[in-house]
Amino acid sequence: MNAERIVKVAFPLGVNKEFDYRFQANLGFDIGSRVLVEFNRKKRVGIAVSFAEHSSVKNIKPVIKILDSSPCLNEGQLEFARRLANYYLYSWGEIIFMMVPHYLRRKQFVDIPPFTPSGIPQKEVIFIKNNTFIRRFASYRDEIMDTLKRNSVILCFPLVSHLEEFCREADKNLLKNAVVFHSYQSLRENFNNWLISRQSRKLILGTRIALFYYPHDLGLIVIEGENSPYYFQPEKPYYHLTDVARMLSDFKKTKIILSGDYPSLSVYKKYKEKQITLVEGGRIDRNIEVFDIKDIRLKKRSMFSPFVIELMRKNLQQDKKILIVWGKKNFSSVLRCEKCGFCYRCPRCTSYLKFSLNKQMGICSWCGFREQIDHICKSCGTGYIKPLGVGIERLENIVMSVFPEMDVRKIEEATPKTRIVLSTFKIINTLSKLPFEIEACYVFDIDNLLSRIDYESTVEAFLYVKRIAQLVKTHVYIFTQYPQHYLWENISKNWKSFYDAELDLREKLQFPPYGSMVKVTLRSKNKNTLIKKAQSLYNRLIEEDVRAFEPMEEIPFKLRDNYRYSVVAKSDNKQKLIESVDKVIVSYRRSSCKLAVVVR
DNA sequence: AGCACGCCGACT
DNA sequence: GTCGGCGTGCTC
Repeated sequence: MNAERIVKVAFPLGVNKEFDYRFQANLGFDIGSRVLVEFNRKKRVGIAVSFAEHSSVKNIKPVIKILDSSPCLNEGQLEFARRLANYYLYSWGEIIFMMVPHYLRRKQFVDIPPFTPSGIPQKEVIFIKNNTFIRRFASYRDEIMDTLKRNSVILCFPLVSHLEEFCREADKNLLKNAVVFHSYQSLRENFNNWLISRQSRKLILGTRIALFYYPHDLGLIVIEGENSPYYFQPEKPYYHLTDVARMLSDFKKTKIILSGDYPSLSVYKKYKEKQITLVEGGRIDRNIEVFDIKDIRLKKRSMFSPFVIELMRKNLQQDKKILIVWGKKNFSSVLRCEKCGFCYRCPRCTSYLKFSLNKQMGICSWCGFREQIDHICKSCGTGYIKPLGVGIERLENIVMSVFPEMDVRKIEEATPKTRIVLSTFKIINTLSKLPFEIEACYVFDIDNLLSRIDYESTVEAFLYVKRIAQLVKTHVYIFTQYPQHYLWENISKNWKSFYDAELDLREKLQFPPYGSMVKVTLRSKNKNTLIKKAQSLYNRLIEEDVRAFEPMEEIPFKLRDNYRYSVVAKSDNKQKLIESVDKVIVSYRRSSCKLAVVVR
């Protein structure tokens, strides 16, 4: 006769709850192992999170099978998952399953080698600041090699392309013990790499997901390009990798190296509070000149005033190249009928269709919807369709007509003969240098960024201009209608003066990194119920004494047939804010409106 | 989360 | 009549 015990099992469910199952006490398995159980009339894979002797539940089902030879997560990892779940208002089970390869959701037994003991790491946070990735890497390479003698290291990159670039360039000695994680690999490859990562002293390379596969003997976390927007996970569960890395470093007491050309504002604040050490490398200053559009009589329609053309001709002398940066993709922003005024719109979103010249189609930049566009209006059947607004494809045509003797091309099509290179903002998303030298850069639409109602937009504009400046040899010319903006006052000074100004402003307005905010977004196909739900959510938050802003329409208001409203809550007590919001949203989780929460 | 059940309005 | 949207409850 064998006594029965109870095991609590977590599933990747939208509800933050564990479920009890019984098992024979002589059945040997540990917390963190996968178990096969019946759940809701189906066999499912869950992960054992704790044991108990008794349960208050009536009809307890038995564990059908233990699926791992040894736990796939240790107690520490389960505890860390719980912290993340509490912080991001997400279910424990969901985070637990994020920390395990997707392959292990299959109902199959797997032989997993047990954990091996590890060295004891030291806790510290440093920020390495230098213009280029090569120089930054050079300053933390030894630290990685040294740590690998005793512990594993995680090195994260913002994009898969950065990771691939690194794997191509890095020396064989370093890559010998490396394991790669990113979301484009196959289930099997991901799982095999995870098995290898469980051996001691590995270098784990990856995008943001790699941190969730952290090994038991983690000794150092390196976040390359720390301020990259790609470290923000733009879907459930919304998280920022730097926040997760800092929580992990607090939890595991591991050293963390943040690295980048500039720190994020929250890192800079921590540096000012002496919580982070700054290691600053050499920097090169380019000449950044800011022109007032009014002074040089530049109108939106005619960027190429005689003044600008003269400036360009000067930079184009002696076979030199110039770069024109333009934020809008495609050919036009709107397709409008000359006769009836009808504009082509996306049927799924509240947006206008942009016209793509090479695809010869109208496309929605939000959902990717495409539509064949005839010359004649589909609404009135008689008027001609006229494209309005200047996208980069149209700009190319305009520049070619201004400089007919020059070779003008978009950056992806540029050749050594190209004299005028055009690019969208994505030009700054590369680790390495451009394949050719650029004399000067012209930035015409920075105002789109500066006039955006978003507390991040000034920092984005700053980084954008500074990164552009890295790419060119001598000059950056900025054309703006806000020349008095505090960004321009500081753009050519030491970077810290801009960061200080920005921090002051954020403190006055109590925006992050001062105070915390939680954004709750509701979405539904039904506009009327959504408005009511959003208003009642706001009212409930106010009742709970949470400082919140009235519901605001998301941009675009309708995305893929779903209308979206969001309510932003602010507080200087993060813990209390999260608790209050959690309390309020419980009753909204199960309703016709879908709910998403961003904690920052 | 996913699924079943039950309620109500609007259509062949 | 009955089809289907959606609110509610439940899963050990």
